[in-house]
Amino acid sequence: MTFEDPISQPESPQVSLSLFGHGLDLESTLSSGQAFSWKRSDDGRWRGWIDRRPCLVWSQGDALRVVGSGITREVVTHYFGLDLPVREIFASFPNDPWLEKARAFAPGLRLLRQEPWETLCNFICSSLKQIVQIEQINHELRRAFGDKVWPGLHSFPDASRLALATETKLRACRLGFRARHLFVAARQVASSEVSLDRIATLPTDEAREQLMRIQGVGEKVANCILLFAYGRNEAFPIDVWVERVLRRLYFHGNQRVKHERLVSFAETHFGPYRGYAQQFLFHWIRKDPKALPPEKPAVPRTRKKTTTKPDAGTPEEP
DNA sequence: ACCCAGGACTGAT
DNA sequence: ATCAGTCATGGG
Repeated sequence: MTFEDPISQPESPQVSLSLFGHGLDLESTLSSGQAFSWKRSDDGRWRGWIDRRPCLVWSQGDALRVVGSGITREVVTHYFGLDLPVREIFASFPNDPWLEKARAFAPGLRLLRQEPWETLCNFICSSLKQIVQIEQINHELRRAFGDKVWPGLHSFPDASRLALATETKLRACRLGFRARHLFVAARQVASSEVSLDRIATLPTDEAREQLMRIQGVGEKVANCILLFAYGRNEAFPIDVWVERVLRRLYFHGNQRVKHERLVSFAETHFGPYRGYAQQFLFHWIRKDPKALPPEKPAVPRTRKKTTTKPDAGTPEEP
């Protein structure tokens, strides 16, 4: 960071919030696949954006410190969910040894409430991409279409800006087949065919319906947006990793268990804050190489008339 | 070379 | 209603 950096200007507001009783950990929170534009600098501080404001974030003792133009306590509190009753949330979790292991792996992992439009774009771009590639795409979109706030610091382009782009220029940002989706989505949002502001006022099921009218947004992506932008902790996105961990740990690896069964299992098993549980499981299964126990050897199919009774969803013992 | 990645969409049964 | 094929691109 140099002295010219707008983030470190003396007049940039600084806020310091107590994390007592909350326990937020920036490392696991910002690298858990919900946000894609945070970068950690050498001194352990994080550069990124909160509600379209560039800022610098770090933790110091029991305090969370943020510096950036236009930053207020309210904005930071909302973004990091410091107003949420985390103790109550965790108390609502089921007595589940796997979820306990996942929580123990990253106790300070917290859900963010990010800006809906950028979150929508990030997850339209997420399909069949690895997290590092989504970060790369986010960076390319900023550099190609955003406003230059400072050299090397570009805002994320709003919907009307992307709606004026061309699909070819979007493809240059390594978007592949997602370029068309993002282009159509930008026009749908810019024209208010779908209102991201109105979605915030709707019940979760109706909000999900509206989101799924957007090109490139299916059930999974819609749930990610509900969970990571709109703070709907009951949204439970099931990607390939979560599908894997649910099937392996709660259905004995039974490949015949259908996706819809996993959906309804998650709804009833993990409680009203199941989206939170989902993020612990996702982060754990991806980052801990020995998270999953070895698969049992495949049992050869007997030629018995299998009255296939799928497992009732009782967790295996870890 | 091969398989996989925080899937969605289309068209055929 | 379910189901396979297809869609680009880069990491390991």
